[in-house]
This record gives sequence, structure tokens and C-alpha cells, in this order.
Amino acid sequence: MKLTELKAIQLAELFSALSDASRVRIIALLLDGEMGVGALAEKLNMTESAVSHQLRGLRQMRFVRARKDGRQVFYRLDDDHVEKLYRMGLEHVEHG
Amino acid sequence: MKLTELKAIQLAELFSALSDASRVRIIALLLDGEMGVGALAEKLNMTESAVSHQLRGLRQMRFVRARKDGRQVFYRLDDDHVEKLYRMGLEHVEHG
DNA sequence: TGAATATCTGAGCAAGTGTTCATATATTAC
DNA sequence: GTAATATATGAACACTTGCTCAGATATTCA
Repeated sequence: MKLTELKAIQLAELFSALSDASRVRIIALLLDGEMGVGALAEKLNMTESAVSHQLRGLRQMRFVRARKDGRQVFYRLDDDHVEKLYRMGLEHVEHG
Repeated sequence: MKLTELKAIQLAELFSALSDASRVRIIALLLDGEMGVGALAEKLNMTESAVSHQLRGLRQMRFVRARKDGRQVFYRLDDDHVEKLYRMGLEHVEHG
């Protein structure tokens, strides 16, 4: 399988986005629909700052998308690729 | 989507295995069949030591499997889940 | 306007990661 | 046995990462 160095780096970056338990849990919550930063923080038992930092990374990777409503910012998954990756990983973990 | 903390960690570990360009390139090479450490090192332009260190991680994650023949050790992908993850990631990178 | 709320941001730091280098182990050939 | 080859391993080090903390920005409400 031929693979350019650039694509290897892009692939690594893609998987890096899911290589942290906090981010995985954020994705898992967003699978059920959009959620604000505060609600995420409460569910995850993390500070809002920590969640916001992680969301920034996920946003830059185009894993999540933000929608602002008043002073709240609601996040949701950007496309269904993320969900596919997540489900395939879960399958591997559960009966691999 | 309910997700236990344990599974979040396991998922993160799974994706961590693919979160480095060197490992991604190793996987890409092994998609074409088994290969020895020296051959991998040459193709990847890495030291054999560095490759060996990475292979250990991939082995512990059950991503690759080793077969010893004389003084050479041939590595191959352990199952097809890895390939599926890889291809799905590539798809996302190429037309995401 | 000012206070309260929701989120974002930058600095700092402890912990983790990937490499190199030197050395150890294992196997083959002599 | 010794020498040569192939891989593995541990320590050290630079670099990255994810958090906390303090403070900035943006929006709503009185």
C-alpha cells in the first residue's frame, strides 16, 4: 500500500483526535445530539476550561462544529465519518 | 451514547496506536504482506531500533503479530480490523 | 451603565511520547 | 568455541500533550 509521507501525517493527526479518553467521551456524548460546553463539562466531570480546550482541537480537526445561541455555544459532530470511526473502534474494543 | 470510563480509555488506546506517522507507515507497508524489521527500517528510512520500539507497541496493542524465522522476525497485521480502521481513516483524509 | 453568565485563551507545568545511542540477546556460519 | 547478523531493550533527552489557573471576551439582563 503506497502512502505518501503527507498522508501518513494526516492519518496520524486524524487518529490523534480520538487518542484521548476525554475526547472520546465528548464524541460519545455528541453522538446523541448537540450539547453546550457547560453541559458537557458537567457530564464529563471536567472543568469548562479543559472541555473548551479539547473542543478547540476537535473543531480544528473538523470533528465537531459549533453553533452559537446567545451566550451558549452548542457543539455537534461535523459529519458521519467520525461516528463510523468511533463505532468501528468500539467494535474492535468490545469483541476484538 | 453511554460509554464507561474503561471503554473510553480502551478506545483512546486503540486510536493512539495509529496516532503516529511512523506507525501509520508501518501499517501501510504491512498491508501488502509480512515484512522483517530490517526491511521495514530501510523502506521507512528509520533505524532498526526505532522500528523495533514501534513494533513492540503495535504488538502489545495486538495490531501486529510476529513470526520468527532464523534470526529474522517477520511482522504482519494481526487481524482485518486494523485494515478497516486504516482504510476508513484514509477515506476521511482523502475526501473528507 | 454594571453585574452576572458562558465560553475562550495563554502561560505554566507535570506527565507522556518517539527518537538515538549503547548494549544485550538470539541465531547462524565458520 | 568466535565472529557476524538480526532484533530487542533500557536510559537519556527533546518534544508534545492535557490539565489548571488567571484573566479576557462576548452576551444578557437589570
